[in-house]
Amino acid sequence: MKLEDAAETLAQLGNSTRLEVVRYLVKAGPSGVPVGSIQRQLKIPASTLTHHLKHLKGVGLLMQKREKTNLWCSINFDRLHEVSDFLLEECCSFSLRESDNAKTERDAA
Amino acid sequence: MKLEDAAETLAQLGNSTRLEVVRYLVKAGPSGVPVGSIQRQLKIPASTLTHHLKHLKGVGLLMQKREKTNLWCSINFDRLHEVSDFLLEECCSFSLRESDNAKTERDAA
DNA sequence: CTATTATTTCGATTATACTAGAAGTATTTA
DNA sequence: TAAATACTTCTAGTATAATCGAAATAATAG
Repeated sequence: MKLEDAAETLAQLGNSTRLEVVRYLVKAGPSGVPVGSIQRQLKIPASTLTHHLKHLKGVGLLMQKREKTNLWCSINFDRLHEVSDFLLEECCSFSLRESDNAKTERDAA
Repeated sequence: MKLEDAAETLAQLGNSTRLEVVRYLVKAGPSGVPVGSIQRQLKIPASTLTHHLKHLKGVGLLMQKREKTNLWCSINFDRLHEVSDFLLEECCSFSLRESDNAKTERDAA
């Protein structure tokens, strides 16, 4: 996953309303829930919700499929994994050794 | 970790410049690097960098300690773990069963 | 065709974020 | 004390985001 994409995805997760939606969709599991259910359960105004869903879809975190009048929303678990993996990789792999930095700084000074 | 805090932390990670800084600090390891090194290596204007470091510090992702004129920055690995753990928990625990939603929707209709 | 339900678009307000130059502070070295 | 280095604050322009009511569209049911 490219840094730019990770940043964009993290930015979309970095909003309380959207993160609540994501949490709700995760709980809902792979089959998902209709937009209206999210709206009623989380008490988010319809237009606001549409706005946020568009964002989540934009970074590939949300999948949608229409069934009659309902639009079912589900989380793209793979995508969510990719992002947390990105963070974990960042976390666990430090490669510049201390001595390198210390040396660089001493040289610069 | 509370949802609000996770959202705020994710939001701070959701900026390319800051995420680059975080990646750089992770690579640097626990001993960290001075502000100036980040600035020169990533070619970020000083004032812009200060601004972003303040954000990272604000959500506890960044730790700083002064040594002479240099301000050494290091990543709070625990915090970074907390966030990715939050996402992973979201990922792997779905509890509402499909039938529940389907039923709810049918009833509502 | 009409009414109903589900969701989106429009439009406007308000707030917050990103960026970076210039000037300032603080510490150290000569 | 003067000059240099390291970093921060100030300021300000520009951009992007969050919010939501009202009106519009879409699909189905009666």
